[in-house]
Amino acid sequence: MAYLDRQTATQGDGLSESTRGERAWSDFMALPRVKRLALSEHEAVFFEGDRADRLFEITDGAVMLYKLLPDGRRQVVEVLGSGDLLGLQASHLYDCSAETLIPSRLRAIDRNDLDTYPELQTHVNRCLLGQLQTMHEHAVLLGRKSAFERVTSFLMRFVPKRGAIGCEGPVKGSPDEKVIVLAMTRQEIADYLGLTIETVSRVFSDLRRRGLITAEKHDRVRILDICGLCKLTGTH
Amino acid sequence: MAYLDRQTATQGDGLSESTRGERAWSDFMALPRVKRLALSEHEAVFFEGDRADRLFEITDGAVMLYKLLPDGRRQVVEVLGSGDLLGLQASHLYDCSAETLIPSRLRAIDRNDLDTYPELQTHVNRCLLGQLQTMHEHAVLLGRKSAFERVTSFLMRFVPKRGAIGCEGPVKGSPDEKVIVLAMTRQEIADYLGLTIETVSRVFSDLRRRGLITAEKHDRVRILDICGLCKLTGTH
DNA sequence: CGCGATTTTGATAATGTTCAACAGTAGTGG
DNA sequence: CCACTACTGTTGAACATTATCAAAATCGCG
Repeated sequence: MAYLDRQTATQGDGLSESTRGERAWSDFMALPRVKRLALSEHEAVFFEGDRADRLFEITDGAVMLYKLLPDGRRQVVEVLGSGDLLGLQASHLYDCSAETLIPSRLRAIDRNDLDTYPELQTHVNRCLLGQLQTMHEHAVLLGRKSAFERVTSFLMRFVPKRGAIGCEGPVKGSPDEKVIVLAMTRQEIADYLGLTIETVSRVFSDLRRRGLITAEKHDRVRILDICGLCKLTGTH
Repeated sequence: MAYLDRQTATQGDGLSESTRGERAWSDFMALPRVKRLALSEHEAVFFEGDRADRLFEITDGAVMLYKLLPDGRRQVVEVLGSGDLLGLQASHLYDCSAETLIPSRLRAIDRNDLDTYPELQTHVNRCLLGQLQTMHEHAVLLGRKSAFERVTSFLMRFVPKRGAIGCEGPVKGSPDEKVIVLAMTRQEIADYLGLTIETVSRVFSDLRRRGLITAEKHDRVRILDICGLCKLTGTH
């Protein structure tokens, strides 16, 4: 289960840095000491316990945060995408490890710059609130949902504007379909959903047999009946 | 399982308000429009889906945040204590319901006051970061720990300075004991740990049989061997 | 003391895990 | 271009853990 080994994982950090300012929606990008990192897939950004003297904004790509138990069990605690922040800590150490899921571009911000640029706080705050709310939903998934509900909830995350409170079903006449790219291996999905790889695989197979999805590739799934899938999430 | 019913729960809000300023460690308390609430145990503060136009700081007491699934399953997502904030949202609706565990005093702050007092942001930020980190740990508990590990981890939360990274065991010679007050019913503990009430009860009984704890009351537990308990949490 | 609520205990069932074998997929080199 | 290999994913069978259902015990409180 501890398939990720600190020894074998690529040490993150220090690719293609630049310090030039750039106009943007916030002062964020105009900050001094903003390094840019370009990481390929499955590269470490930082490790739990490292000194948290930098935080990161995902310009493009996807990063997972995970924690390991001493015996190797892993829990992926968050999956972050473009615009999200990671590495901001109350203490001076990272509480999670971070690793890219797909090739990603990050901006690294010196932690001290945060305090000197209070106008960033608002942006940081919005990100944290969003992350906290996502964690609340994920706690429900982990604590109270069945394997089926977990996997279907996971799949529904990739369908914007569906499954939310005001969802009124598909547009009439058009097929209720969508192709989604998971960008995660079965092991990563399992570790995110608090399941084993076998259980995840079985649920996928079952959804296929029921005609709710078809597999275009292992990490590319065509949902054939979004509404049908949504009804299995336990949330509605 | 849905033992908490919106109908029967006391509507929170509006007890003993006052607007007088008070000197304190931050400008928080000097804010205008700060209402004070005094709630008894098991009183609702707000409900998921309500308009989130106020946030709260716990002066004294304990509050739980929880979410319900349509079929009545409940997950307690956070347990908050003195100094913690609740009700701050990215959107304009509360994403969780909040209820006191014990008699509590809260300060209600108008949401708009947050933006006008940017110096609060730093304090808010610290709270959010702490809550996010706690949620990460809780995700590991819910996703990867056994019933035994969950309950023992829960008990260890009440023992400050033990079980952390730099814990060096008990002071030599003195007994490795502590009396803790859970302030939660079995049902609340179960809903917090993602278990059933029966499983929680069985683990408690087992810990008693093994001589690791004794029950002083249902929600008062004497831990007889803190180190021994800590080794069962899965974290060390 | 007695009633209602909460907790504990027991027996059984269901869900998900574990272990093992197999299949598909991608990448490598002849 | 195709075999070979390594890796990832799938499937099956037995097992373990936790949930469910039911009943007994204990607690809190008037």
